[in-house]
Amino acid sequence: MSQYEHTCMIRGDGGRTIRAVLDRICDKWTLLIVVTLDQGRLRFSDLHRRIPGISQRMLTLSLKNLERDGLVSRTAYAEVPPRVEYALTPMGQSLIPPALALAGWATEHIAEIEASRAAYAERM
Amino acid sequence: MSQYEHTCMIRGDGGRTIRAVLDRICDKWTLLIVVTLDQGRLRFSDLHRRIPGISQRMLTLSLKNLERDGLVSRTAYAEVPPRVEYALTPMGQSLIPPALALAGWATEHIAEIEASRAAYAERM
DNA sequence: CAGAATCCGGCTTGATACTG
DNA sequence: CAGTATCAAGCCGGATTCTG
Repeated sequence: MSQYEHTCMIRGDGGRTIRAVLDRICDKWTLLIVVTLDQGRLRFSDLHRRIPGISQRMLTLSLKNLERDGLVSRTAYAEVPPRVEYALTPMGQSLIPPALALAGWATEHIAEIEASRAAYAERM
Repeated sequence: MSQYEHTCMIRGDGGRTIRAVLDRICDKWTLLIVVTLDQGRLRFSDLHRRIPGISQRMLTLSLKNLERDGLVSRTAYAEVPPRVEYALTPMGQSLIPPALALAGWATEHIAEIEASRAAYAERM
């Protein structure tokens, strides 16, 4: 069967648990924001700069969802101009190792995937 | 800085690599299909049964994309009624550990996330 | 059994403009 | 600076029907 015995536990509910979390962190930006915040406490504009391509709107929404889910903490300072800092909560930090595992796999296999894609397109 | 030194490598391109792979495996069903196929070689109808909630259409499309990307192999037998089996390629199998890491995190923290969500909704 | 084809509603996302 | 508000587009995904 599986080469990883605890798989059955994860599939025990027919994938509902993994689907529930996938629905939360597997949108377009969330996981990338979490990995970026592993660099430490960052301001809104810092995040915006470090994540190329994300819109203000999406950064706002994603951060709000992450805060609601308890993965990110938001700290607003009563200053002018306003300053808001975001940081990973302990639970958010616990997501870093699996997230990096996936990211590591990504960097290792992206070329092979692209090659497979190209070969597939060639055959058409 | 980061507690995981190789993070900088992953973020080196501004997250473009991780985004490229996220775009591929982080749709609604792909990762779940991969994890399910870790059980071994499965027929189309088997997959359909083992993944509750997925439509025929989405299973077909996801499998086609996985095959194109070189993560899944498809074997059709010339029989009536037709039989088609799907299995992970070596690259597909290499995705299992990171995928399970994420799935494991999911099962461990889903309750805490739900609690945080509930508390958040309460405050509103 | 294992799909392919079609239709279509809705959610996600992006662009833009505005504000405390 | 750190958002909010509004709008429109596009893609995702579900339901259904049909086929070799």
